[in-house]
Amino acid sequence: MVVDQLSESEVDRLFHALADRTRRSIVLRAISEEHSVSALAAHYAMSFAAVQKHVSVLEQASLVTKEKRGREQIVRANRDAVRKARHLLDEYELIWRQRIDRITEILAEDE
Amino acid sequence: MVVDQLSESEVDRLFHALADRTRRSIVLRAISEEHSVSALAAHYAMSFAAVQKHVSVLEQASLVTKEKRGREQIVRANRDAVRKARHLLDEYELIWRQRIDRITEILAEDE
DNA sequence: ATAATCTACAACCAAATGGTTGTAGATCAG
DNA sequence: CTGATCTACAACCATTTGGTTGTAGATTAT
Repeated sequence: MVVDQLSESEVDRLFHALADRTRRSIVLRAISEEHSVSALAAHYAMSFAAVQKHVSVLEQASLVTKEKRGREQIVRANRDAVRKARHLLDEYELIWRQRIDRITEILAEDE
Repeated sequence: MVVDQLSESEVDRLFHALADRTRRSIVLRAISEEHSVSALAAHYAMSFAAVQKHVSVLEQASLVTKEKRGREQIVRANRDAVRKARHLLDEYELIWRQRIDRITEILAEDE
């Protein structure tokens, strides 16, 4: 599985984008359905510009895409980015299993 | 599955901790085997104090635990925290599937 | 044509982040 | 005992972050 191939900086951006509750909330909304930026902004107790910045952070992390439609900018979540983040965490689990295997092996040799 | 139950702040800390390549690297090392803080620090081109801070961030995110052994502080990765992070991302996938299902349903009604 | 809506973007600000150096307390080795 | 090692923690600094307000350009509705 030659998936991923994310640079360290991209991973930085990806997790950093997810490390804010407003942004996670935006991603969830964008997963469920399309929204314009101002439609999203309506849900939060902060300025439109602040939400705009959050969307921009998500966009640079590839978690979201924007597409102009008339005067609106439609925000869509990018399923692949979330998958990649998940896959990264899967690798951690893998390392763990390798460690367990290694230890098990050593214990077996002691028999 | 009544897993998770992480507060938003805990999720913030978790992803924020993962959003730094040095910290991710530390976690990977700690998964593979136990290290003292200074043993970890030896691998990075930054001061001991800087690494100490990174470990502290990881600790507050529950990604790592420290245990005093003599004059050393042994760092161990916490498998459960990584699992929780993964599980969070799984939920995003779930929302996506729900959306697909919803759309499929609507399309079926149109038949 | 005018007004309302949606967006972009700059300038600003306080707080957090990621690094540094320096000092001091425990613990271990010779 | 003395010196080396490991850690804790404070103080400091530059940059980034997450928010604000304000201005201006497009697009849409009346």
